[in-house]
Amino acid sequence: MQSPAPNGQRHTRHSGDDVVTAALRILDEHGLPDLTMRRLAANLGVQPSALYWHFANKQTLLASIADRIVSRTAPQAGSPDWKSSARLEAEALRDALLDYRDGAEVVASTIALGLGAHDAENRLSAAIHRGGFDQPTSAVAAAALLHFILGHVWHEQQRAVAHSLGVATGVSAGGDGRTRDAFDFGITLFLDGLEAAPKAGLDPSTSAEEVVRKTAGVPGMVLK
Amino acid sequence: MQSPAPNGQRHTRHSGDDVVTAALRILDEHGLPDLTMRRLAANLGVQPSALYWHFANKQTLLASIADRIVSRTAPQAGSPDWKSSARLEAEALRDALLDYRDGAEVVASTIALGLGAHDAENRLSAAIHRGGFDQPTSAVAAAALLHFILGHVWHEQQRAVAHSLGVATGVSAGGDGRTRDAFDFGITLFLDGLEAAPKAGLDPSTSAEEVVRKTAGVPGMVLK
DNA sequence: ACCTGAACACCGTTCAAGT
DNA sequence: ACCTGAACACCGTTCAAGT
Repeated sequence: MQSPAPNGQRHTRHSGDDVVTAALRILDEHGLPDLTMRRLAANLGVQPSALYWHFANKQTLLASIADRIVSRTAPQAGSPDWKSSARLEAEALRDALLDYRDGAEVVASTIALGLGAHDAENRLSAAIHRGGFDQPTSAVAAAALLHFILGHVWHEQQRAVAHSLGVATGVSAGGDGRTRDAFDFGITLFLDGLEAAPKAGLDPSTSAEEVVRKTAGVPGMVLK
Repeated sequence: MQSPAPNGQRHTRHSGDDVVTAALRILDEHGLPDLTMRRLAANLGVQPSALYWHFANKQTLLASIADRIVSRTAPQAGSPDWKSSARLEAEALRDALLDYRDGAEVVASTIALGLGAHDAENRLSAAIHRGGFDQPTSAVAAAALLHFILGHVWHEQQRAVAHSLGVATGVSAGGDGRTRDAFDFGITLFLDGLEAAPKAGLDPSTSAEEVVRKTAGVPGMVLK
């Protein structure tokens, strides 16, 4: 017996995509801490346990959310040089992250866990690769760039909520419109550094074993 | 009446530092998901509510934990050039993060929320400043560098737990000793880019309002 | 200064069973 | 194929009261 949906939501049966869409709405309107399985289920007019038919667990659902956030990146037309092309890619990613509340945190977590949002890294890597860098170099540089982007936007979005709560942040008055300058400056640092790097720093034919041998015995990998 | 501590723990009264020490132990032995207020209290032989005398909430406690992780950085002696000095600082920070399980995630979250672990950013900034860059440039570059470091090590540590769980990561066999190469490469990209940058890219005398005016009307700051 | 006891308002997840 | 009902084993936090 289908009870008359308690939350104004249509009460047909749902697909996994429906669940992600509803989750993105909660995320954007109320933020990540309010995105609970129980609340999401209520919004869909369904029992919490029903969500586990669509997703194995919350982490998997978050990965799908991250995929959707990242996939909404604008594919701008071909650019003059690879550097401005890579910069545009980075800015498009930033915009996509800023499009949803707590977007950067969701994507950063997902990427750290290696569960999704690989599109972002792939697009950055491809843009760099078009600059003539070999594939491993492009991949490593893209990962580094991505880490910076995620950290920067996460910080940026968190400052936004702190500000909306009237919390004193110790930042000088003026609203800090400086964040975009800082973003572009960080991107520039990376790309200029990449340009200066030897184009064949890492060889794609290098086997994993060789790399391990070359790196053996270095300090730091403690994890005690 | 002091009941005989149920967990083999001494049952004197505790300081805030004691709480942080106990928390760091749980973090390192069982990971961030197992670091709950209730479990921490039990380890200290105390009721959960007792923790709220020492810390306003869990977030504040995590900030103190992050401070301790980051403060444990080795202050190496003066280095030849600023670049290798900054690199050493970055590597010391990486080592500090790797020293505790989930260390990077704890510090990354704390920094994103702007709640602590400022030592890390300050040390990086100082190292860069010693290279002759003005203060705002050094600060922005340090923030960018820090984001990369946190993202990289977070990823690195997460891969470690995935591996320990026998999860297939899609990464080619060989254990991926490549991570340290990737780390150093990312640092190099940044520092080379910085070296190539105009040393007075941002002027300390620029008022916040000027920066806002210069940046007004740019797309991206949506936060709809 | 530091902690107890008890409660409040939640969580994610599992699983047999229903349609 | 998609969902219910009911339960399990937890959470963070508050607050009056104790010593």
